[in-house]
Amino acid sequence: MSRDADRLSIGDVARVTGLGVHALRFFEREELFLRPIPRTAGGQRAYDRADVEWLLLCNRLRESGMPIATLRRFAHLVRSGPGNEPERLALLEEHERAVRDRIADLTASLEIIHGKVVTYRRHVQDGTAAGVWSPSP
Amino acid sequence: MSRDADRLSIGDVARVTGLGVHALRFFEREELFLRPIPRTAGGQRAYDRADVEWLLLCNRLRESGMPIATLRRFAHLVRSGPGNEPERLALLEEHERAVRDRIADLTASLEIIHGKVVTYRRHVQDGTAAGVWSPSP
DNA sequence: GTAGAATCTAGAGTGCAATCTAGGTCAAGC
DNA sequence: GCTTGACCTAGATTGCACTCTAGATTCTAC
Repeated sequence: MSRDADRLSIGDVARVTGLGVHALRFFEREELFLRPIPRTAGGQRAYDRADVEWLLLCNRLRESGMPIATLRRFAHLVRSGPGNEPERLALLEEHERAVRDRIADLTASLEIIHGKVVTYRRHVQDGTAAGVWSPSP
Repeated sequence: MSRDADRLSIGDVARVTGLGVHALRFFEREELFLRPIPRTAGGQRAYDRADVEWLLLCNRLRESGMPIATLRRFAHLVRSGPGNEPERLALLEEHERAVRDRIADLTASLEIIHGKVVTYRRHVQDGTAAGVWSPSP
């Protein structure tokens, strides 16, 4: 498509968001958009820049572990217009907390794993092998 | 069980690893242990401390995103005894890289999310509402 | 105007990682 | 001895998030 700079086909949107046409249709069924996506005369989806911006935010939220159900709740809040900002804020704060917790967990695991790597590295370089993996906490 | 300090029932192991008896049987089917878990006369699993230590490491690897298939490869390497330390090292180094990448991604997303939170917080406090969610990248 | 690519819908299938079910057996305390 | 709870196997089911299929329609480029 891309005849009109602000009328993007599903393929265009897939390309710029990295989401895949199947995923985009799925997102629509799941009510994750901020509006009903309008259609061309022939029935094909016509997205605009704002849809893409929203999808990019969705990508961030999804990649950082927000479940579809929560994203849908957020989309519904935004869709229903001004007045529920405290709820949106609470939802985002909750997610921010979850992401921070996840990073902390990963960092803790990373230390353990890095410790194992260091040990193996030393033993591989030494040609020493026995007991390397012995599971010491 | 816990009659013998080093002969733990599946329930005991579930309690100390947080893994659930179903998951422990599943792990065994998936060959994630370092040995065939021995059985009592009556056919019940008898774990020992080393199994638990291994499971705790498995938990760290799983929680940090290692797929079951990779964990199985690692378990197989460890099972097959000394001699393949370079392979184990490579596997762990690869995983360490993956975890660092994941942390970096999460940190990047966190910044976006935190930005949204700050914006919403300001607007909620101001009583300002319009345009808050406007998806600006 | 026509070929070939892209899109449409509804619904089925996939992959991962458990988690649960049914129909039993085993073990610990009274 | 008997009850009660823990445990056994094999296999079915779940939940999440896509991902693909089939068969029809639309759009773009020549």
